[in-house]
Amino acid sequence: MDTGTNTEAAIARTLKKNNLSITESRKKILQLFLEQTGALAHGDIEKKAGEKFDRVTVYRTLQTFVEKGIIHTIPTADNSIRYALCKDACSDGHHHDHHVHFVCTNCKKTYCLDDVVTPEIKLPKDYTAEQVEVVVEGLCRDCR
Amino acid sequence: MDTGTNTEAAIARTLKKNNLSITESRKKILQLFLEQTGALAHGDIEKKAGEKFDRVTVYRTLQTFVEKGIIHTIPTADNSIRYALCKDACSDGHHHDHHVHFVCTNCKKTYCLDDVVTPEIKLPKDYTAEQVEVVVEGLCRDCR
DNA sequence: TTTGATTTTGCAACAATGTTGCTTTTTAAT
DNA sequence: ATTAAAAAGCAACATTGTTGCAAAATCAAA
Repeated sequence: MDTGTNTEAAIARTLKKNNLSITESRKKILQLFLEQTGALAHGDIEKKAGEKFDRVTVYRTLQTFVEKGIIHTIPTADNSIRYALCKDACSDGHHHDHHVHFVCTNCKKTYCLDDVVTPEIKLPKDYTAEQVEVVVEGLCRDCR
Repeated sequence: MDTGTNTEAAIARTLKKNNLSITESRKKILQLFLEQTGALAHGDIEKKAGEKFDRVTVYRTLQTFVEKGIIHTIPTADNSIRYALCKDACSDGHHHDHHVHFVCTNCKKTYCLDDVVTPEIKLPKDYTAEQVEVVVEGLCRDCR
């Protein structure tokens, strides 16, 4: 049994499912996410895959993946967008990532806590909530 | 009674309280925040005050204000840090902005909901929470 | 399997954003 | 008024993100 082949098959399936043609850069970048526990910033991806692909390609691939609901963005206080894989429930343009994100203040890794659901927030009368983003900062498993 | 003078006095007091010398750029930028309901992105500040000050001065002033706890940053999903005034409880380096932030999906304004406290989040055992950031997206007062 | 339309990539040029070192100016205390 | 310390301005640079277009890869058809 060849794990490499299986992963590659899963990647191809994901791309097909989203009506995306199967290209080297998409395969490579999607694989980076699958190999990864935490989330990835654009810079990380550029470093890891960047020798092989143009910067522009990385930007466009990430954009495409977000649009298709394959990955989602995670807001952070510093100026670096982070991306993480979506669960299957996500689809074109509409994300259902109602989970909490965790950023380690020590190692700076970002995690999706898929089992921790974002709470209801009581807003002042005049505001309507569409989506709630929760980012918790602290120490992760490995850092304490 | 001259409101302008009073505001200016309040600004000077804030700067003094934080051991900052009173300069034109600091006064101007602090005034922008006081005049403002919502939060300001760096770009906004540069546009509003930028004709008078160097870009670098704006960067350094914002950085100083954050360090002193006069303003705090607000995480967003797009790549633009936003800044808003801190309540008095904030001090050097340590912020106590345990309130929810609101971003209007229509007008893109960002608000501090000072009265809405961030909830407790139950994390998996292995994680330690230090700070919880909540950003709610939706429609603000003016946009619905 | 080859062909051909369509999509994606890479390149180049550019725009915007953020950073650093150094000189001049401003501030505030004497 | 003098002066040491702090901040602003300037220039140059680094990083990050965007756009248009030509070349290459993908995929569906014959």
